Amino acid sequence: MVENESSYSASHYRTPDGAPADIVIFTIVSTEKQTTKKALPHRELQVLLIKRKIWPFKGQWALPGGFTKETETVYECAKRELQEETAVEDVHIEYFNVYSTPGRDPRGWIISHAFLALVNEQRLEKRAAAVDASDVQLFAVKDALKMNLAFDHHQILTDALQGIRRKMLTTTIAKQFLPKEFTLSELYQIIRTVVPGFEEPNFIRKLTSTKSRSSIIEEVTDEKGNPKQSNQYSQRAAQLYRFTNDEPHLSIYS
Amino acid sequence: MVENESSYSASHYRTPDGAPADIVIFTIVSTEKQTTKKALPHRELQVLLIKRKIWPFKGQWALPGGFTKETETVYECAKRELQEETAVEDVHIEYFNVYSTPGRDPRGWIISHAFLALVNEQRLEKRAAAVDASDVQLFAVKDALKMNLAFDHHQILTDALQGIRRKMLTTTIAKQFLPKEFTLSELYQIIRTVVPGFEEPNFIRKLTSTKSRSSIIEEVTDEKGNPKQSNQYSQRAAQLYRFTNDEPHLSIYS
DNA sequence: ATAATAGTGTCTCTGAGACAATATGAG
DNA sequence: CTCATATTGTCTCAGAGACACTATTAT
Repeated sequence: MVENESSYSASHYRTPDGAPADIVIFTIVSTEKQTTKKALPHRELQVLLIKRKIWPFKGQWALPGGFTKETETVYECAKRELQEETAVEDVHIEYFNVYSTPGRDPRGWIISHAFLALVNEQRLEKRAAAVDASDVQLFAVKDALKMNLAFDHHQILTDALQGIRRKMLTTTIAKQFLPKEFTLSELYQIIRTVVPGFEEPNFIRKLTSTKSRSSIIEEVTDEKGNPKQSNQYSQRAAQLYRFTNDEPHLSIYS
Repeated sequence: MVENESSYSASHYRTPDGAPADIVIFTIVSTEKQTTKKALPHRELQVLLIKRKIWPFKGQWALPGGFTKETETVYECAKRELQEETAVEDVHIEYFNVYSTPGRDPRGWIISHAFLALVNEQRLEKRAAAVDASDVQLFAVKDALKMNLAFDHHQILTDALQGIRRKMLTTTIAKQFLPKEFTLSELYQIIRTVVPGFEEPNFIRKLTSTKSRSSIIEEVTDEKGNPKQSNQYSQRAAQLYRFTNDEPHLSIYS
């Protein structure tokens, strides 16, 4: 504690016992349909939890996280913890809320900073081998919400889910769950996986025919300028798209 | 610090020296045009700053704020500080970011939680008499951004301004700056005051003719069901509107 | 009458929405 | 040829946008 001037007295009050970062790591896992070879996979939103090995809440599942050091920002702490848990880097991670209710942590006065991370399934696969699978595990979000999680992590998860649903529809974060090039059916599936109520029967036509909206995605072409397509999921090849660098600006008044 | 179990060792590390809340208090002040009696006033977005009386940054202007106590959440702290500075209650206040860069506060390791509050000009008027005007003062935001503010408050103010501009167009926070019943010209002015680039020549028609959008505002009628109007700003009376309780849900995909 | 704001008429054109129909090509 | 997904055709109707025009009423 620096104390340059005697007039400063904040240090006479009680100070917090820690400022951890907790991270809600979402991923979408695809499971191939067994019925047919070429078909859109079933997708599920999952969240990564760890089983606590020490007091408090020993043996219960919790969000990954850890205490911030005085030499880093809470954001850097979250990135570090994310890397320790999942061994992935360059991942979308963003701050979304603070949790400071007195008594929320039996270890003392601990103000937690909650982040959410979106990790592409393929990038998360390395992790499986790296850690003990019984202590770190992916759960379907709908199952995790029924579990008795440590601390106030149920609330944090609920808030994170609400946040990701809003952002899925108002920003281009869907790109975090997709390969660089994707078909519009894939995009539609991803959105529906995160936002169950989302239904747009004319989804493909809408995104391709609307001039205003088409600024967020563009057709992929090969070197010769021919449209690039994929028949990964269907007999008939589908046009590939990529996200542009544009972020849309929405308005309720225009 | 509670230490129920010897296995717990977080307390052996350095802990933060404080978790204050800083509040960006925005208001819009109207100044009557002198030229004519009935005319829309000139409006300006202003922010409340206080002059620091002690080290550090003594004599510089800063955002109001103060340290969180261990018996309250940071949100409750912000509300308390807001009330101490402005003597207004029941005001729109929301959390928007955390600031934790090491060294941001010369008093030590201090992680600040930034809130923004939107206060209706009329409700802020009581304050003028209550406090020493030389220490607490409203500044035009564009002027405040040019000042040499204490700590990283320039950054916080910049972020708050960006946040309020986004929210002004995507939520109904405009209601915070308006009386319960207002004309559409007033609403248009408020939006333009906060978001300089906003221009919708057909603003009134748009809000009144669009079925989808009209769910956020509704016409005010008197007891007999007749339209209620105001001629405060014009010779011809204008229809009064109020916000409904609906919050719009925007989407880039629909 | 003037001034200042409020609101309407009219036209064009884009695109949303519904839904049927056709395309593709591996198995 | 069948199946599953991709894509187009066609029709209707709402509403965005432009811009000129009319309405209201204190002064």
